[in-house]
Amino acid sequence: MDGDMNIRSRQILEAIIEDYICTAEPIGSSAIRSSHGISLSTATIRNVMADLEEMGFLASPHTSAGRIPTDKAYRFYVDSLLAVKSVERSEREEIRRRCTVDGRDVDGVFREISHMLSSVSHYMGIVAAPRFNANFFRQIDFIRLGSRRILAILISQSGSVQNRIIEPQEDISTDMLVKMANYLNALLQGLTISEVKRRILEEMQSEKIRYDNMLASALKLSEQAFDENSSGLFIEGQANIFAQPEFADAQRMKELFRAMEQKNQLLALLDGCLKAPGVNIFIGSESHLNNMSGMSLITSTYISGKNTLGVLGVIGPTRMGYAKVIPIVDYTAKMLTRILTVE
Amino acid sequence: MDGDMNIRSRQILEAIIEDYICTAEPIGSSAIRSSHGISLSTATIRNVMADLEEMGFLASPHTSAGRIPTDKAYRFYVDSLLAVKSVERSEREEIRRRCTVDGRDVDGVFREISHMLSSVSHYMGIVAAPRFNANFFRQIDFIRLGSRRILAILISQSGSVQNRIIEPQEDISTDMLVKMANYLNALLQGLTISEVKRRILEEMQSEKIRYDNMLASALKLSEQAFDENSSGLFIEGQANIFAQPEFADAQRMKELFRAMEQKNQLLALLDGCLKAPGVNIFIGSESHLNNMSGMSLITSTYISGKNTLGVLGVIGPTRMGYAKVIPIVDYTAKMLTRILTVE
DNA sequence: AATTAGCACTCCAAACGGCTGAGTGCTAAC
DNA sequence: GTTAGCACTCAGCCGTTTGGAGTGCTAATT
Repeated sequence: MDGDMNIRSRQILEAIIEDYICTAEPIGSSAIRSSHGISLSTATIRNVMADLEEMGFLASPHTSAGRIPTDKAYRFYVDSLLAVKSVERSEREEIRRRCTVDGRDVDGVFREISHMLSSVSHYMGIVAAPRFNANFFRQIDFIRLGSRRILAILISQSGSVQNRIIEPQEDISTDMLVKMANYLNALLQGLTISEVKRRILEEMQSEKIRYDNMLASALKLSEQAFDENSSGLFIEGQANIFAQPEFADAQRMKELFRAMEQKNQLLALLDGCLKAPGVNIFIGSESHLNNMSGMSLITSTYISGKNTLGVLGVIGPTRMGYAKVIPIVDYTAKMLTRILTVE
Repeated sequence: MDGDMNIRSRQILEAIIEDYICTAEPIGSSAIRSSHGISLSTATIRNVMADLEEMGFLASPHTSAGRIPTDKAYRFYVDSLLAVKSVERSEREEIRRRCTVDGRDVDGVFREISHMLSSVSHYMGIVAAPRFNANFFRQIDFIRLGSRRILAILISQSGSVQNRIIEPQEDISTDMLVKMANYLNALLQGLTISEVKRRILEEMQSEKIRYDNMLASALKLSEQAFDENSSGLFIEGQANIFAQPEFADAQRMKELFRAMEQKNQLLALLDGCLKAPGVNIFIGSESHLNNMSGMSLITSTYISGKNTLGVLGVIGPTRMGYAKVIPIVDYTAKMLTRILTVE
């Protein structure tokens, strides 16, 4: 807590963290001296380590094991010690190569990038697709699938496509559907999706609607169509995480998978990142997610023009190669920003 | 092999399989006598077990353990011994409740059913969405996203929506795109998607096209748009499988997850099921999938009108509650058939 | 001839105990 | 302030023991 973090303490803390990131095993006083060029006796190092433990940066699994870094240590590390590397040439090429859109479908772009993040980082990749809500309305279409079943297709300015199956109370003819779509397309042009929702509600209140059956059902249909429901969260490379020694035990693994199934919680966290542009790092409990102790999350935002569209990142153990992964996430976000910005 | 499967042998084999399905532990001769009302001495049972082992129905992990059923035993069990239960009332209600389409998107329907299959069966749920290819063409739309980026939206008769981002060589105006779409919609009406592809190629050969730039680019665009790429395979409930004792060990788990990432192989297998309507069961190595030893797959086909649209099912350990899961899969397939059949 | 009781045998799994070595904290010397 | 020295701790490994579950074989029984 106090300013007693002299240079030597820092050096030693850094050495412990970096060794631990490599080996995943508790680090002892002698390991430090041999690996990094620190010319102090093991006794002195032990003294420093005891101080660091008291300050909450280190913990020991049991008396005769070495020390392992705490979340607080990682936090200090990324804030003060970390020298971020630049992305390696080969990785940069892979990222560039796999960040393409031609011939893919919209979801496919995000899924592929999530996949790529996982294989380049060797952890899990995560991409939150743009919130449909934050987008501008472009077009709505209705297609009659059956006597009382309609497919609504919604397209946003940025090209996200959503569809909804709607089962109205009574049958609506194809002609009528076309008219409805025309009416709505005119009405909603240029609004954001959240404005669209408000507008639909306003319009439904209005007097003239009450006397026009067609308009009323059009609005009702569209109201259902704009009901948000799909998550748009792509998590890939879960099998990667098996390679990490901390998950050799099946219990931990199970917890982690349960956590990944709670997509809503994750999504809420990522939504929070939208307001903080650039790279964000959540270490261990900082994410306030259940079953995510021992895991860290590195995110960055991607942008199109002036709009922050979404968030992507990497999930791995707190013992993560921050120096390598941070620039990967950063670079990928920039690439995605670039391919989403046309003209 | 030979017909030496008298009633007693069958009874004992059945007892072993059913006990093993419950406990996941090798079954000894005494366990059989106590559990099922078989009034024979353990010695006699041991003799029968030795015969069954010789015939390839049982295996013993080591001399002083009990016996476990082989794949062949499970196969015999489902073919000859199994008394399929009916679906429990509460389960039937859950299936019914979660098989709805109103308000969902098309993928959402299949994803939800996959999820439901996993939570009702306690294994993994799997749903292959209808192959776009096997569908009838309904409509194509082009939307200009940017100077050299177009969003193509394809809709099939059954309501599947696909989209593709296409980056053509040169810019195409919005007006032009509308014309192209009109031309293609007229040209391709009433064809299946696979016929569509052939038709596009034929048309591109034709003389008149060579002199009409617009038509030529329209065809080129649509050719790209109909390039199949999305898998449409929904696997849910992977965390469920952790509860199974055979996956307590992380190594097995890892293999299984690698297998699940090979979606193409799975998809090929499911495609094969399209030709065999109704319930299909693959036990252990019968699926011929890598890393799927020890796993079984129960599938059924779902239908709309006369067309077999797709396949759904449950993946679990070979030691699976077949008597319970088979009717669940069957019932779910029928429910999905029902909700896909409108009018 | 089929069934069963009896028995010797096998082998895994859990428990036990001793040993080792890595690592620590403390104290006294430098 | 730093370091050498030392006693102490404790997880992990290894070899041994023990117990029990289960088998296969043989001889007695029905």
